[in-house]
Amino acid sequence: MIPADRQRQILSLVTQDKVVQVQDLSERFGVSVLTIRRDLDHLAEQGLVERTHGGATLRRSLPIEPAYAQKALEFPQEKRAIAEAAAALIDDGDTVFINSGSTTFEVLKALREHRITIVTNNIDAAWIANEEAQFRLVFVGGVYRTRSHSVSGGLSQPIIDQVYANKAIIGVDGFSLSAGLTTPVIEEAETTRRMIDRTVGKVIVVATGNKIGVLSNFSTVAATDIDVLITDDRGDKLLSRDELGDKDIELIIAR
Amino acid sequence: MIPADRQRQILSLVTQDKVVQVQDLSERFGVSVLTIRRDLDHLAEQGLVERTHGGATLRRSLPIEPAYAQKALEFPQEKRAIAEAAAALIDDGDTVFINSGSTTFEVLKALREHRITIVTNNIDAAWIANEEAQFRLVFVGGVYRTRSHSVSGGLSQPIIDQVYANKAIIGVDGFSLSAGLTTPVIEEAETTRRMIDRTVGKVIVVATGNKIGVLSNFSTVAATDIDVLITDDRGDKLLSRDELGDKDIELIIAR
DNA sequence: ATTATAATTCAAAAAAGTTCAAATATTATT
DNA sequence: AATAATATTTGAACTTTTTTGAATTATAAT
Repeated sequence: MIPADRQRQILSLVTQDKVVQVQDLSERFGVSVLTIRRDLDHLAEQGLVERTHGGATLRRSLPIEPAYAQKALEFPQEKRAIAEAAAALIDDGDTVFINSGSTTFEVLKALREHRITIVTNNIDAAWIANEEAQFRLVFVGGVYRTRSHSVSGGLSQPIIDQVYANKAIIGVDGFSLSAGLTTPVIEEAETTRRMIDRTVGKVIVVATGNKIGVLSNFSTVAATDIDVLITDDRGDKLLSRDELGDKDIELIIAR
Repeated sequence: MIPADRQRQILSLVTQDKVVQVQDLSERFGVSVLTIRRDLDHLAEQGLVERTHGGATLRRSLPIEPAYAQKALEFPQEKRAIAEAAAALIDDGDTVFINSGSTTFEVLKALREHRITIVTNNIDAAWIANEEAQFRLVFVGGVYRTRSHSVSGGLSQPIIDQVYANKAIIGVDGFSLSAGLTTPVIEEAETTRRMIDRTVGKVIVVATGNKIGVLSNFSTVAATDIDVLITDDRGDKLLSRDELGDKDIELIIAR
């Protein structure tokens, strides 16, 4: 039996019985208690169970198991670094628009301890708030899209229009100096555009290198409408400093 | 038995019997009174029980909201049955308002296969939608509250006001024929009231027996404003059929 | 005042963390 | 395809932490 399968079975035992014991599992699976402990630690890291002495329990805070931890595993280090760089630009007391996407999800994690107000369409932000984050969280409403774990569309505008934000942190599917910001879903583009419209301070775009120079289907805003671009080494190579200067975009390379 | 499991069982005994005694528990679990004391202290630290001489009691109903996690685990069978009964009242094509709470969360689960539009402030609905539910999900926006995993407040009204729903499924913290529906948070009350206002068809209240006859802090709507009440056997005993008839409320007992 | 309960300190037992080495699987290279 | 290099998984030996119950003293209830 491979570890992943054993852990999967352990998880299903936990959800079924609410509690499991290390000794028990060790006998049941015919492996040492040490292995079981490591399995439980592994599950606990992902937030799927809660470690206790002698075993583990179902996590009390989560009525159903989150699949969000497993996904969005592309370029994790780069995203983390970009997120940290973005968080460093945010001051306590700010009101910040944040749109959807796995990079902005990392930004939300990085903002956990900031005493700010976050206005977002990224529903996964609720997970972070549930774990004792310091920020105040406001969701814009709208139609929920499973693909992006976000809400968007015309319904969200009345709420966005009630807010003026100091800053906006925007994740994109494509960023190019000529075509600007682009996304594959028109509703997402509308919502993001509205957020940028209502931002009086800096508009910060976060994008891993694989998004740079890419053109998606729907245009959000032009490159001239943004103030800061945070990317990684790979993105750095694809950008012309001169052109960035022309468009008055500050470039930050996160490492 | 591991400590975590023993404490979990003690907690469920407390919620069931309202009071537990150290001696009692010591015998029942076959551990010393000292261990039981420590368990109770541990639970008291987390605010889950109240320590007394010789034992512990259920925490008095304070004006603050009970922790979400604790409520989610109470009366699971009853909630499931009530949720199934509520789902049976919903037809394909309906647009349904659903508010927050652990009972309505069960309703959302039960509606997984329905081809309907759900408008809700219950953010946990996203996790159900993520697992290939058939319904279309619309979130009203607003300030996110960790305690209830929901959004509420004035920001949500512009979105609710764009919707007319056929039905509303409403969870409550207190339901009494004289005082109507009550909740411990004023913003929740506002959002729920607005949902009921914008419902042209049946307003369905789902409430486990422990909510019947209970008065919370803020009034949502009067009992006359609702059409159907779904509860369990325990709730049944607390309700007068005559009074329900007077107020034109249909009663459904879920088993 | 008397009795039961609680707090405190301490020692034994169980469990968890740590470090290391062997076994196995995965990936890269020839 | 075969081999080497690397990473992962597993269990053993040992140390540290947590849990538990006994003995003793303090506190609360009737």
